[in-house]
Amino acid sequence: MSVRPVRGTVDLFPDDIRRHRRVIETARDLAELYGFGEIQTPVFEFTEVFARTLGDVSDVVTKEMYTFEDRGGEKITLRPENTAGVARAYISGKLQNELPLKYFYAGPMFRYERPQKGRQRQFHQIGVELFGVPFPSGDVEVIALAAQLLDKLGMRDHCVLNLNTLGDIESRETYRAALVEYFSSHKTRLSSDSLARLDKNPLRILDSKDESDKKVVEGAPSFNEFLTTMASDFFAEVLQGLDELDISYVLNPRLVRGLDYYCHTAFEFVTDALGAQGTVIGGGRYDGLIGIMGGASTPGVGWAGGIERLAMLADQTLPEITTSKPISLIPIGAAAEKKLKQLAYVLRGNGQHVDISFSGNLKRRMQRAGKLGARFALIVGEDELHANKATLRDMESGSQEEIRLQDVVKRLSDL
RNA sequence: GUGCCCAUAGCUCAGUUGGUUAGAGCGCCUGGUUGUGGUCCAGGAGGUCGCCGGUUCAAAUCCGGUUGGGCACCCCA
Repeated sequence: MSVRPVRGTVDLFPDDIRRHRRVIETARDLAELYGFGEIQTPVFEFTEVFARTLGDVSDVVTKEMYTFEDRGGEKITLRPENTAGVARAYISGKLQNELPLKYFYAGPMFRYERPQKGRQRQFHQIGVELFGVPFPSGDVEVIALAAQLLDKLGMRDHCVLNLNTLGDIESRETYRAALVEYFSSHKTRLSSDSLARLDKNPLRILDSKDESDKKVVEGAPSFNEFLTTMASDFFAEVLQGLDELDISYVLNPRLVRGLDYYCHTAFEFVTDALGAQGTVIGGGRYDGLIGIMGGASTPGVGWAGGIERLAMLADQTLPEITTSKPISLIPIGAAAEKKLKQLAYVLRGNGQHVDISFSGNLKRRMQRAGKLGARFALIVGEDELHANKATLRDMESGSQEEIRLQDVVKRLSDL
């Protein structure tokens, strides 16, 4: 058998899990304060849940989905993101009379891509979705939550909030048409990547890194000219709401979304500390999504954050993760071992971190205690047992004292 | 899917213009201590140099291929 993990997947050992956990728990706790309750949706859905909502031309659908047929012949896809799944759950649950609804989630996502720094085929995201609030204050609340989370993770100063508006449907359709017309007249100067984007997602050309493209982009029409007053008013209110909370941002007209159902606010918190994958949290408003999926038209706004990326940043911004140090119980002989196993059970029941090794002589067990960073070792051999005593060793100072066995639980609970 | 870089001990890495037995630090094991860890001292185990083929009297070293990994493009978290 092959003993290596599938390309783009990794095993998360306890140290990795601790790194993830502090990101997830910080986010979950803060989300709870904002009234976002946690939701878990399945890691796979019917393929159409993603295919329909993400659009037929998006990269996610055309080349990144893990799709297979199950034994019943159903087309199944491992979720590449969770907004569609949460929206599906909202529709399935017939929750349209419970609005507004606020959800937080954390879990694995799957995209078939070439792995690189901050990018894997199975990765993990946290995210929030707010359904049923068509007002700019919904966008502001969701962005504020993200900003405050980055603050709690000590990385707000390392991230820049990029903001843009995609306008409403009409604004975007007319702008899109204008862009296609403009770029079509400059086809010869466009890169092959951008020629492909001309059909799929012309807005993307605006963000091209190709030098020749950049020159063409300079002459391209600006979105501002195509925004309806309703759309520009909406965006202005979002900006004002952020100003009122002293949440700083930069306007980035090149920030776009590939997916059709996005509208109005698009935002990304970006850092330069993680190489090319700088987006640490990204999101926006998606008023069209739930309607596309067949639910009663319901506005939505939310974001997702990459746990691996956030954890990497947290390594730089938060203090080193510390773990609790155990008390090591060290028996010598079968009778003492039996006694200490019972004692370990009691101490653990009292909430103490207790280690008792499964085998080894005194020296071996002391080595283990040292390696685990035990603060104290409690040694019980034949001598101690007969005298109804235990030897308590302070592992740091090396000093030892004898205490009575019946005092052990009380004594250790004071440590 | 495309491009660039990399692959030597469990880990991090050295290895000279191709030359005899491939090294270091850390880690691991044993002893110095019949019931005392971490420090210290002495000793030890561990490598078909990713894999396949080629050049050569001779390959870890040069060439081709292949697999795996990393980074970047595309796109995104």
